[in-house]
Amino acid sequence: MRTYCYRGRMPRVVDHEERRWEIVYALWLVIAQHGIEGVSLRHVAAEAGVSMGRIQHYFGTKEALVLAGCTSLVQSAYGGYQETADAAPRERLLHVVSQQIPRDDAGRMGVSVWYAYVAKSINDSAVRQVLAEARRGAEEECVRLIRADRGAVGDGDGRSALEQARHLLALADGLTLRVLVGDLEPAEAVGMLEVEVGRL
Amino acid sequence: MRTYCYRGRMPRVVDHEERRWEIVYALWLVIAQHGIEGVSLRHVAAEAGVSMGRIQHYFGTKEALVLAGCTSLVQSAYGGYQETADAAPRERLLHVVSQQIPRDDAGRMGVSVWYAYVAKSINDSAVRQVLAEARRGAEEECVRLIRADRGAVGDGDGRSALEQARHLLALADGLTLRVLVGDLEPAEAVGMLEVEVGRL
DNA sequence: ACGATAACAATACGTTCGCATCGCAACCTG
DNA sequence: CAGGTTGCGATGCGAACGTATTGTTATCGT
Repeated sequence: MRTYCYRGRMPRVVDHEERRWEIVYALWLVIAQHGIEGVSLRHVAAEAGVSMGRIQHYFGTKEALVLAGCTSLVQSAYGGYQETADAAPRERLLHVVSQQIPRDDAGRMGVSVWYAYVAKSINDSAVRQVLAEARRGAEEECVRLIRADRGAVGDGDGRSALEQARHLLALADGLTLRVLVGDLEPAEAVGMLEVEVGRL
Repeated sequence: MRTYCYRGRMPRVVDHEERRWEIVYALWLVIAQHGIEGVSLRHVAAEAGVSMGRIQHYFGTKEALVLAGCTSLVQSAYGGYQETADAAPRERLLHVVSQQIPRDDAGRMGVSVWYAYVAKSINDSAVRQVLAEARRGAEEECVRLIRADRGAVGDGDGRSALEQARHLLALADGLTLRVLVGDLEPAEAVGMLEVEVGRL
């Protein structure tokens, strides 16, 4: 049984989280299909099958909506990583660096949206902060996983764990781009990452 | 002395190429400062210090202007590469992969615009074609340079020249992104690329 | 039953957009 | 100088935009 802070009067109750998520998902679809320049409250509302008023009610302004879409994207990626908690370090590492390679349409959409935000981050400091924090987190996690793997198997090839982590992540980013543009097959990209992880 | 195709009548003569380039440069500035969503004929016209009518006269439509900005960007990069024609293969290779790392404000602008187009290429097939062709050209050139370098020094480390080229280019893309977002120093990125090129 | 309030939907408003059009000035040829 | 042509600035239009505001409905303590 939930308790409400305001005593006495209780208004209509809905699942706010669910509502927000529906809107954010529609936002992602619009970004993936028409790019960030194609985002408008009307478009998103139509895609979600809701009214503009609802979006305004939950996010206030368009800028806030777009930013919320960014943080949601980061968190959903992090959620996917946490599901690998009971795997070996090397497996988890491979997941971190190859998770973003688009394998199906859903993954394709995710990466499209991701790169839309990357481009936006150049001129939008709020988005930039979110992405920078996510990247820092991924790098630190990679360093941890590489160290854990070294402890289990042996030491590295002379480079520091940080250098190796940066190398892997940068390579993954570049390969993702290639797959996204369409002149590299997902399997090839994943294969190259497997080789690189295997070399540790 | 120039000759004109239409005989008899000669209209007012201006340097079309120069005019087009002024407008394209202003377009780049707008993209770098406000992103591609911030591009409008009025904005670009104001940045270039010309009228909207002029832009329409030279490019017709906004979409054509944006696409022209993309091809110009590719060609300017290619022009920069051609200036290294009389350098050693290894030097040229390093130039190809590290040229895009932003070192100063001008480079920063170039890369910002580049990534804006990359994001746009996801939903714009015309831009995608231009970028895909550029990337294919870069890859082929890298393969050539790697083979030339092998011929001069010895053979590779077991991977094919194509694999090595892809690895280098993907790594460069990823590192560029990191520098652009701001959590990696240009010198560090270039250093990593030098190490990687040196390993060939 | 009632009144207060959250959760919206609907609408209205002012701005900005891309683009079409018009008109004039610059320019060359005859 | 007359006539024709290009270059392009100025203006206007309809559509689409983000946001503020207003109106309606559902819900629950009293």
